[in-house]
Amino acid sequence: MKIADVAEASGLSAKTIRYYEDIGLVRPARGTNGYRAFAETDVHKLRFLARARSLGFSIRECRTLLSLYEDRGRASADVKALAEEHLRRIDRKIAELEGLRGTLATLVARCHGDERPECPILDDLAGPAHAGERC
Amino acid sequence: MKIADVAEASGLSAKTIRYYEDIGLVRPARGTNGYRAFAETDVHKLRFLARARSLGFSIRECRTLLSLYEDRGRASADVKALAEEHLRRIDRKIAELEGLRGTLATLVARCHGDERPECPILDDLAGPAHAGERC
DNA sequence: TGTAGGGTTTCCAGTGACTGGAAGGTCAAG
DNA sequence: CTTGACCTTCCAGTCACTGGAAACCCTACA
Repeated sequence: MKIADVAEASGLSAKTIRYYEDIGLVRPARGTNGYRAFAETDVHKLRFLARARSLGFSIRECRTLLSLYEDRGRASADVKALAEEHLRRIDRKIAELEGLRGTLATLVARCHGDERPECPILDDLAGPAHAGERC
Repeated sequence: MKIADVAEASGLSAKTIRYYEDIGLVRPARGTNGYRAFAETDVHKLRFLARARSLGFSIRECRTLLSLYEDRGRASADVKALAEEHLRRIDRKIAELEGLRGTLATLVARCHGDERPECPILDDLAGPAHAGERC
Protein backbone atom coordinates (compact mmCIF):
# COMPACT_ATOMS: atom_id res chain seq x y z
CA MET A 1 0.00 0.00 0.00
CA LYS A 2 1.35 3.39 -0.95
CA ILE A 3 1.20 6.47 1.16
CA ALA A 4 -1.73 8.07 -0.65
CA ASP A 5 -3.87 4.95 -0.11
CA VAL A 6 -2.95 4.89 3.54
CA ALA A 7 -3.77 8.57 3.84
CA GLU A 8 -7.16 7.83 2.36
CA ALA A 9 -7.69 4.83 4.62
CA SER A 10 -6.56 6.51 7.83
CA GLY A 11 -7.83 10.02 7.33
CA LEU A 12 -4.34 11.43 7.94
CA SER A 13 -2.48 13.42 5.33
CA ALA A 14 0.55 11.96 3.57
CA LYS A 15 2.62 14.70 5.17
CA THR A 16 1.41 13.71 8.61
CA ILE A 17 2.13 10.04 7.99
CA ARG A 18 5.69 10.87 6.94
CA TYR A 19 5.99 12.97 10.04
CA TYR A 20 4.76 10.08 12.18
CA GLU A 21 7.42 7.89 10.66
CA ASP A 22 9.98 10.60 11.37
CA ILE A 23 9.16 10.61 15.05
CA GLY A 24 9.07 6.84 15.21
CA LEU A 25 5.34 6.14 15.52
CA VAL A 26 5.30 3.84 12.50
CA ARG A 27 8.03 2.03 10.60
CA PRO A 28 6.71 1.10 7.19
CA ALA A 29 8.82 -1.16 4.98
CA ARG A 30 10.39 0.18 1.79
CA GLY A 31 10.01 -1.08 -1.73
CA THR A 32 12.99 -1.41 -4.10
CA ASN A 33 12.08 1.99 -5.56
CA GLY A 34 12.37 3.63 -2.16
CA TYR A 35 8.63 4.08 -1.77
CA ARG A 36 7.09 3.31 1.59
CA ALA A 37 5.21 0.01 1.56
CA PHE A 38 2.58 -0.04 4.30
CA ALA A 39 1.31 -3.30 5.73
CA GLU A 40 -2.17 -3.74 7.20
CA THR A 41 -0.75 -3.40 10.70
CA ASP A 42 0.71 -0.02 9.79
CA VAL A 43 -2.64 1.16 8.53
CA HIS A 44 -4.31 -0.10 11.68
CA LYS A 45 -1.79 1.73 13.79
CA LEU A 46 -2.26 4.94 11.86
CA ARG A 47 -6.01 4.72 12.25
CA PHE A 48 -5.48 4.19 15.96
CA LEU A 49 -3.33 7.29 16.03
CA ALA A 50 -5.79 9.34 14.01
CA ARG A 51 -8.58 8.42 16.40
CA ALA A 52 -6.52 9.11 19.51
CA ARG A 53 -5.35 12.45 18.13
CA SER A 54 -8.91 13.39 17.23
CA LEU A 55 -9.83 12.76 20.86
CA GLY A 56 -7.20 15.30 21.80
CA PHE A 57 -4.46 13.04 23.13
CA SER A 58 -0.99 14.45 22.60
CA ILE A 59 1.58 12.63 20.51
CA ARG A 60 3.36 11.65 23.69
CA GLU A 61 0.16 10.17 25.06
CA CYS A 62 -0.54 8.45 21.77
CA ARG A 63 2.85 6.81 22.04
CA THR A 64 1.93 5.52 25.49
CA LEU A 65 -1.52 4.42 24.33
CA LEU A 66 0.01 2.55 21.41
CA SER A 67 2.47 0.75 23.61
CA LEU A 68 -0.31 -0.13 26.04
CA TYR A 69 -2.38 -1.32 23.12
CA GLU A 70 0.41 -3.55 21.94
CA ASP A 71 1.16 -4.85 25.40
CA ARG A 72 -1.19 -7.82 25.74
CA GLY A 73 -0.68 -7.92 29.47
CA ARG A 74 -1.33 -4.25 30.26
CA ALA A 75 -3.70 -3.25 33.02
CA SER A 76 -6.74 -1.34 31.82
CA ALA A 77 -6.22 0.85 34.88
CA ASP A 78 -3.20 2.40 33.18
CA VAL A 79 -5.23 3.34 30.14
CA LYS A 80 -8.06 4.63 32.25
CA ALA A 81 -5.71 6.80 34.28
CA LEU A 82 -4.37 8.38 31.13
CA ALA A 83 -7.84 8.99 29.77
CA GLU A 84 -9.01 10.44 33.07
CA GLU A 85 -6.11 12.82 33.18
CA HIS A 86 -6.95 13.93 29.69
CA LEU A 87 -10.58 14.32 30.68
CA ARG A 88 -9.59 16.59 33.54
CA ARG A 89 -7.48 18.63 31.16
CA ILE A 90 -10.44 19.02 28.85
CA ASP A 91 -12.64 20.05 31.76
CA ARG A 92 -10.15 22.68 32.82
CA LYS A 93 -9.92 23.98 29.29
CA ILE A 94 -13.69 24.16 28.96
CA ALA A 95 -13.97 26.01 32.25
CA GLU A 96 -11.31 28.45 31.15
CA LEU A 97 -13.00 29.08 27.83
CA GLU A 98 -16.36 29.54 29.50
CA GLY A 99 -14.81 32.14 31.75
CA LEU A 100 -13.47 33.98 28.73
CA ARG A 101 -16.77 33.58 26.97
CA GLY A 102 -18.63 35.18 29.85
CA THR A 103 -16.35 38.19 30.05
CA LEU A 104 -16.25 38.68 26.33
CA ALA A 105 -20.01 38.28 25.90
CA THR A 106 -20.60 40.93 28.54
CA LEU A 107 -18.26 43.33 26.81
CA VAL A 108 -19.79 42.68 23.42
CA ALA A 109 -23.25 43.23 24.81
CA ARG A 110 -22.24 46.55 26.30
CA CYS A 111 -20.72 47.83 23.06
CA HIS A 112 -23.30 49.49 20.85
CA GLY A 113 -21.19 48.80 17.76
CA ASP A 114 -21.90 51.80 15.62
CA GLU A 115 -19.67 54.37 13.92
CA ARG A 116 -18.98 56.29 17.14
CA PRO A 117 -15.62 55.74 18.83
CA GLU A 118 -16.87 55.06 22.38
CA CYS A 119 -16.20 51.41 23.07
CA PRO A 120 -16.56 49.52 26.35
CA ILE A 121 -14.45 46.70 24.95
CA LEU A 122 -11.42 48.90 24.43
CA ASP A 123 -12.12 50.64 27.72
CA ASP A 124 -11.95 47.31 29.47
CA LEU A 125 -8.73 46.32 27.73
CA ALA A 126 -7.21 49.66 28.66
CA GLY A 127 -7.85 48.88 32.29
CA PRO A 128 -9.47 50.88 35.09
CA ALA A 129 -9.73 54.54 34.19
CA HIS A 130 -7.57 56.76 36.37
CA ALA A 131 -8.72 60.15 37.64
CA GLY A 132 -7.64 62.91 35.34
CA GLU A 133 -6.86 60.58 32.48
CA ARG A 134 -8.40 61.24 29.10
CA CYS A 135 -11.24 58.89 28.63
CA MET B 1 11.27 52.11 34.26
CA LYS B 2 13.27 48.95 33.74
CA ILE B 3 11.99 45.74 32.30
CA ALA B 4 11.56 43.91 35.61
CA ASP B 5 9.36 46.73 36.97
CA VAL B 6 7.28 46.69 33.80
CA ALA B 7 6.96 42.94 34.02
CA GLU B 8 5.71 43.35 37.57
CA ALA B 9 3.33 46.14 36.56
CA SER B 10 1.92 44.43 33.49
CA GLY B 11 1.86 40.82 34.58
CA LEU B 12 3.91 39.81 31.57
CA SER B 13 7.32 38.17 31.85
CA ALA B 14 10.44 40.10 30.89
CA LYS B 15 10.99 37.53 28.17
CA THR B 16 7.54 38.18 26.75
CA ILE B 17 8.04 41.93 26.81
CA ARG B 18 11.29 41.58 24.88
CA TYR B 19 9.46 39.35 22.45
CA TYR B 20 6.72 41.96 22.05
CA GLU B 21 9.35 44.53 21.22
CA ASP B 22 10.87 42.10 18.74
CA ILE B 23 7.61 41.78 16.85
CA GLY B 24 6.98 45.50 17.00
CA LEU B 25 4.17 45.74 19.56
CA VAL B 26 6.08 48.20 21.74
CA ARG B 27 9.10 50.42 21.11
CA PRO B 28 10.61 51.38 24.44
CA ALA B 29 13.37 53.99 24.47
CA ARG B 30 16.91 53.00 25.42
CA GLY B 31 19.12 54.42 28.14
CA THR B 32 22.79 55.18 27.54
CA ASN B 33 23.68 51.82 29.03
CA GLY B 34 21.56 50.01 26.44
CA TYR B 35 18.84 49.13 28.93
CA ARG B 36 15.23 49.53 27.84
CA ALA B 37 13.61 52.58 29.39
CA PHE B 38 9.84 52.18 29.47
CA ALA B 39 7.54 55.19 29.58
CA GLU B 40 4.10 55.13 31.18
CA THR B 41 2.48 54.78 27.76
CA ASP B 42 4.55 51.64 27.13
CA VAL B 43 3.40 50.16 30.41
CA HIS B 44 -0.19 51.04 29.59
CA LYS B 45 0.15 49.42 26.19
CA LEU B 46 1.64 46.28 27.69
CA ARG B 47 -1.17 46.04 30.21
CA PHE B 48 -3.61 46.41 27.35
CA LEU B 49 -1.85 43.58 25.55
CA ALA B 50 -1.75 41.38 28.63
CA ARG B 51 -5.48 41.82 29.13
CA ALA B 52 -6.29 41.21 25.47
CA ARG B 53 -4.11 38.11 25.38
CA SER B 54 -5.70 36.80 28.56
CA LEU B 55 -9.06 37.11 26.81
CA GLY B 56 -7.68 34.86 24.11
CA PHE B 57 -7.12 37.35 21.31
CA SER B 58 -4.24 36.40 19.03
CA ILE B 59 -1.21 38.62 18.64
CA ARG B 60 -2.48 39.63 15.23
CA GLU B 61 -5.81 40.65 16.75
CA CYS B 62 -4.05 42.46 19.57
CA ARG B 63 -2.21 44.45 16.98
CA THR B 64 -5.52 45.44 15.41
CA LEU B 65 -7.09 46.19 18.77
CA LEU B 66 -4.15 48.38 19.71
CA SER B 67 -4.35 50.36 16.51
CA LEU B 68 -8.09 50.76 16.95
CA TYR B 69 -7.48 51.86 20.51
CA GLU B 70 -5.02 54.47 19.35
CA ASP B 71 -7.23 55.66 16.54
CA ARG B 72 -9.38 58.30 18.18
CA GLY B 73 -11.85 58.25 15.31
CA ARG B 74 -12.41 54.50 15.07
CA ALA B 75 -15.91 53.06 14.93
CA SER B 76 -16.81 50.88 17.88
CA ALA B 77 -18.44 48.57 15.34
CA ASP B 78 -14.99 47.49 14.17
CA VAL B 79 -13.99 46.50 17.66
CA LYS B 80 -17.27 44.75 18.27
CA ALA B 81 -16.95 42.78 15.04
CA LEU B 82 -13.52 41.56 16.08
CA ALA B 83 -14.76 40.59 19.53
CA GLU B 84 -17.79 38.83 18.10
CA GLU B 85 -15.66 36.82 15.76
CA HIS B 86 -13.48 35.82 18.67
CA LEU B 87 -16.57 34.93 20.66
CA ARG B 88 -17.75 32.64 17.88
CA ARG B 89 -14.34 31.01 17.82
CA ILE B 90 -14.55 30.40 21.54
CA ASP B 91 -18.02 28.93 21.15
CA ARG B 92 -16.83 26.57 18.45
CA LYS B 93 -13.89 25.52 20.59
CA ILE B 94 -16.13 24.90 23.59
CA ALA B 95 -18.52 22.85 21.47
CA GLU B 96 -15.62 20.82 20.11
CA LEU B 97 -14.24 20.17 23.57
CA GLU B 98 -17.64 19.21 24.89
CA GLY B 99 -17.93 16.71 22.09
CA LEU B 100 -14.58 15.22 23.03
CA ARG B 101 -15.53 15.30 26.65
CA GLY B 102 -18.68 13.32 25.99
CA THR B 103 -16.94 10.62 24.01
CA LEU B 104 -14.08 10.34 26.42
CA ALA B 105 -16.31 10.30 29.50
CA THR B 106 -18.32 7.45 28.01
CA LEU B 107 -15.20 5.46 27.30
CA VAL B 108 -13.80 6.10 30.76
CA ALA B 109 -17.06 5.06 32.34
CA ARG B 110 -17.07 1.79 30.42
CA CYS B 111 -13.51 0.91 31.40
CA HIS B 112 -13.38 -0.94 34.70
CA GLY B 113 -9.80 0.16 35.25
CA ASP B 114 -8.33 -2.80 37.06
CA GLU B 115 -5.31 -4.97 36.42
CA ARG B 116 -6.98 -6.93 33.63
CA PRO B 117 -6.05 -6.10 30.03
CA GLU B 118 -9.59 -5.73 28.61
CA CYS B 119 -10.10 -2.09 27.85
CA PRO B 120 -12.99 -0.43 26.00
CA ILE B 121 -10.89 2.69 25.55
CA LEU B 122 -8.22 0.92 23.55
CA ASP B 123 -10.91 -1.06 21.74
CA ASP B 124 -12.48 2.18 20.63
CA LEU B 125 -9.19 3.63 19.49
CA ALA B 126 -8.45 0.47 17.56
CA GLY B 127 -11.66 0.98 15.62
CA PRO B 128 -14.56 -1.34 14.82
CA ALA B 129 -13.64 -4.94 15.41
CA HIS B 130 -13.49 -7.00 12.24
CA ALA B 131 -14.77 -10.53 11.97
CA GLY B 132 -12.04 -13.02 12.68
CA GLU B 133 -9.73 -10.49 14.21
CA ARG B 134 -8.29 -11.08 17.61
CA CYS B 135 -10.15 -9.00 20.07
C1' DT C 1 10.56 5.62 -27.86
C1' DG C 2 9.43 9.93 -26.01
C1' DT C 3 6.89 12.62 -23.06
C1' DA C 4 3.36 14.31 -20.06
C1' DG C 5 1.19 13.76 -15.78
C1' DG C 6 0.88 12.08 -11.65
C1' DG C 7 2.84 10.02 -7.84
C1' DT C 8 6.82 9.63 -4.59
C1' DT C 9 11.24 10.91 -2.12
C1' DT C 10 14.15 14.15 0.84
C1' DC C 11 15.13 18.30 3.11
C1' DC C 12 14.46 22.99 4.74
C1' DA C 13 11.69 26.50 6.61
C1' DG C 14 7.69 28.42 8.81
C1' DT C 15 3.65 28.49 12.00
C1' DG C 16 2.23 30.93 17.26
C1' DA C 17 3.58 32.68 21.20
C1' DC C 18 6.48 32.21 23.77
C1' DT C 19 10.39 29.88 27.00
C1' DG C 20 15.05 28.33 28.40
C1' DG C 21 19.69 28.97 28.45
C1' DA C 22 24.37 30.67 27.44
C1' DA C 23 27.66 34.37 27.19
C1' DG C 24 28.63 38.72 28.31
C1' DG C 25 27.81 43.88 29.92
C1' DT C 26 26.18 47.03 33.95
C1' DC C 27 25.16 48.60 38.40
C1' DA C 28 24.76 49.21 43.48
C1' DA C 29 26.09 47.50 48.00
C1' DG C 30 29.38 46.07 51.14
C1' DC D 1 37.26 45.21 44.44
C1' DT D 2 34.21 41.70 44.52
C1' DT D 3 29.71 39.77 44.65
C1' DG D 4 25.36 39.13 42.98
C1' DA D 5 21.44 40.85 40.80
C1' DC D 6 20.15 42.88 37.12
C1' DC D 7 20.37 43.81 31.99
C1' DT D 8 21.68 42.72 26.98
C1' DT D 9 21.75 39.64 22.65
C1' DC D 10 21.30 35.47 20.25
C1' DC D 11 20.24 30.67 19.48
C1' DA D 12 17.48 26.73 20.18
C1' DG D 13 13.43 24.31 21.55
C1' DT D 14 8.41 23.70 22.16
C1' DC D 15 3.99 21.13 19.50
C1' DA D 16 2.18 18.97 15.62
C1' DC D 17 2.22 19.65 11.73
C1' DT D 18 2.25 22.27 6.81
C1' DG D 19 4.20 24.30 2.57
C1' DG D 20 7.35 24.22 -0.92
C1' DA D 21 11.45 23.06 -3.77
C1' DA D 22 14.18 19.79 -6.28
C1' DA D 23 14.66 15.45 -7.84
C1' DC D 24 13.24 10.67 -8.72
C1' DC D 25 9.77 7.02 -10.27
C1' DC D 26 5.85 4.96 -12.72
C1' DT D 27 2.20 4.55 -15.99
C1' DA D 28 -0.43 5.77 -20.09
C1' DC D 29 -0.66 7.31 -24.47
C1' DA D 30 1.07 8.89 -29.16
